[in-house]
Amino acid sequence: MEEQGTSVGNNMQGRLRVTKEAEEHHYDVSKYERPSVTIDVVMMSLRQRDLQVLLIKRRSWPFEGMWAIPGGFVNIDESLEDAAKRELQEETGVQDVYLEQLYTFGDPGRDPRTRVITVVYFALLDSERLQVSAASDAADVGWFSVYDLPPLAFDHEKILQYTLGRLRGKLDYTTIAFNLLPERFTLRELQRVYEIILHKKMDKRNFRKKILSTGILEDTGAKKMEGTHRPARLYRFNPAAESQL
Amino acid sequence: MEEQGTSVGNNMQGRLRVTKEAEEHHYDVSKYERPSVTIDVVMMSLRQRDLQVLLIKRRSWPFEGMWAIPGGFVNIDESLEDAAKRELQEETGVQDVYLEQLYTFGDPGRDPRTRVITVVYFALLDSERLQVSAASDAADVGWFSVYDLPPLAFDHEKILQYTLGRLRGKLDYTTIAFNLLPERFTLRELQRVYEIILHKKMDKRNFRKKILSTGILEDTGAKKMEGTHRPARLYRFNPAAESQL
DNA sequence: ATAATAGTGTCTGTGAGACAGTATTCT
DNA sequence: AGAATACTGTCTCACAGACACTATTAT
Repeated sequence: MEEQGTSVGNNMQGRLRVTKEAEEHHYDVSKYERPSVTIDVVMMSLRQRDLQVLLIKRRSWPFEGMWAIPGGFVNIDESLEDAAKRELQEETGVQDVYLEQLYTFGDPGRDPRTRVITVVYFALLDSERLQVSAASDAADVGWFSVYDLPPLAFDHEKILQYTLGRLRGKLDYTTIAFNLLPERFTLRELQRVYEIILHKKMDKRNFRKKILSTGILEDTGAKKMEGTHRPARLYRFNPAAESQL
Repeated sequence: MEEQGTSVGNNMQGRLRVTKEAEEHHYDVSKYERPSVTIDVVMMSLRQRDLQVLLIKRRSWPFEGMWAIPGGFVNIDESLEDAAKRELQEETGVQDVYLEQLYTFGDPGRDPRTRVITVVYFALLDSERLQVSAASDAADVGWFSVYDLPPLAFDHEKILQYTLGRLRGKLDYTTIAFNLLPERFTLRELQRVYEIILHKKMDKRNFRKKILSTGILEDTGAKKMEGTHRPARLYRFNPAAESQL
């Protein structure tokens, strides 16, 4: 997908698409000046024990050289979610990840080029799959801590703050956190997800008690041995036991 | 605002709006076929001890004769929220009400005329102010129980279900319910709001205990006398005591 | 007196949070 | 033996939910 902000094409007026039915009914859709619609996808993952977001460095006006949330135009025949999936696929090579519509930002003036309304999605990627996939490690793509962001283009700072708020809000009444972990994980790793996102330490015993009491975890029987200490049990998320923590 | 679906204008191609800056940078925004953007506003209120939504009867193709959520195009220089406020004002004459962006629906094919992406807002109106305002009681505008809806145009049935879900979800961790009541109200009236929205009976003593313990209510000193029974205290919502129930 | 709704208190179970010591592995 | 992290149980307090009777007004 074309990066949002790349200079595009020639000066031909975009043809409006009107269905046969609409023509038959003499329905005309082209009266109004119409805003552009894009989707942006906030992709977050846990990296280096930090909550990080994927950003793209802008190569042209406006906000040249600043970092931005990846996004692009919505194709005329494509659902919003499909557009978001396409963007996700193009940037990370990953499919089938958690994807949720976040909010639609559309203030006039948020983009100096023209009126752009952007439907923002946010995606959670588990670090393991991310490593496998072709990490486009070009100089103009990078992962940044949400707690230490570079200067951002457009209203993208606001969008990221909004995303973080949503993520935190959903953390304790949904199972959203599991999307940041690989299939098998230890309880300590899960706790770390919560601690990083909520940005606070939690009590180990209370955390384990609470999670285990819900029954959403399944003991895989396997253990994770690393380092010079007692190995930890590996659990698996059990979607069948649909509990809301 | 033009009702969504009213046949509009002539066949002139909509002029794109490009800023001076964009022209200077040779930025062209007109390459893509672009979807139309509308806003829809789900307006809900308590009427006759029921949760009702304002709908508009369509007078033309498509879905002629069916009921639809009021909405219209977003003007090129107007924020999404301003467009929603304008729609609200036009339909109910009411201003300064609770208004929240809900979700953006944009599946191709949801509107048979052309690709339409609609940003849906929802508004909560208190019944008292609503009576004062010019209730456009035309035959093609009506209030319907969300629990007994007529056949709806487009994907509006889905949108209303989504709205109801959001309202219910927010009920017990926000103060959203107060927006459906006039400034002064009795505890029983507040309880009725919860009961109607959650569609279940609640225990009077527990409800009062819970609400009063939060401190978000202020006793006005006044009482509401009606009927042949003990009068009820009138309370006021105290936003200062920002509690999340 | 009757009808109608407002208003009030106790008990019990559950879950959240505070809190410290033992277990297992590797070197 | 020491280092490092995994793992476990109890107490207290607050809140949710079940539950029934008295208070006040108008007719």
